[in-house]
Amino acid sequence: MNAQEALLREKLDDYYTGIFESELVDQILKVGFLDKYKQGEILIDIGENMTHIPLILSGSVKIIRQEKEGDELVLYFLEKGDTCAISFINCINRKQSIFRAVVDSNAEAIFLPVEHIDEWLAKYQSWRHFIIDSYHFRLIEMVESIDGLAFMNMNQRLMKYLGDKAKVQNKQDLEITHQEIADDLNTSRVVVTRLLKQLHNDGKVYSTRSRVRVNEF
DNA sequence: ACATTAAGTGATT
DNA sequence: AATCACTTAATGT
Repeated sequence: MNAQEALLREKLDDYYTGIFESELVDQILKVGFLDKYKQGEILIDIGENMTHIPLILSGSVKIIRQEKEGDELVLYFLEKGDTCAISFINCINRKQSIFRAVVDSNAEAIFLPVEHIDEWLAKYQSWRHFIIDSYHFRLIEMVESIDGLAFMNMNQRLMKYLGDKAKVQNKQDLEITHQEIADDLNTSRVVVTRLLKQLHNDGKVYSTRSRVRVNEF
C-alpha cells in the first residue's frame, strides 16, 4: 500500500467506519480517486452527464434546482458521510443531471466511476444499504423542502436555511451576503435584509456586512 | 479620494 | 412578500 492510498484509507475510515465491509473499502480505494473543490465550484450542472458518484469526506455541497436561466432554489445540503443517490441513478441510467451541485464550503470527496457501482450493488450488502439509505434520506430532505415552500413563510424558511447551513459547515459564523441568501431562497435581497433585521432584533442571529452569526440552530 | 459592493429604508402594489 | 428608487455604510484600489 502506498502513502497516497494510506491517506485515503484514513480519510475514508473517519466517516464511513463500520459502514462498509473491508473488502469493499479495498475496492473503493482501488478505483476511486480523491478530489478537492473550492467554495463556489460547480460539481455537476443541470443537463450534464455523470460519470462518477462522490463520497463526501469533508466540506459541504448545496443541491440546487434551477428553472430555465434565472430562478433557482437550494433544495438541501450534503455533508461528510453523504453521497447523492440521485447522482447514482443518473449514473446507472446514463441520464443527465436534473440538479446543480455547488460547493458550499471547501470540500473533498472520493469519486467512484460508474461502472463499479452497479456491480457492487449486487456484491456488497453494505453498499446496497448505503445506497438505499442515502436515497431515503434524500427523499426526506426533498419533502422537507417542499414543506418549506408550501407551509412556511419566508421568515421560517430563512431560519431553516441558516440553521442547515450552520449545521453542515459546523460553525455558527457564516460568510454570506444578503444577496446570496436571497438567491438560494429564490427571494429578493430587500426581503432578506428586512427579515434578518427582525431576527437580529429577536436575538436569533447577529448580522454584519457579509456575515451572519446564527445563535440558535 | 474615489469607485464598487453590501445593506438599510420608505412607499407602493 | 415583491419591487422600485434612493440612501447610507463598508470595503477595495
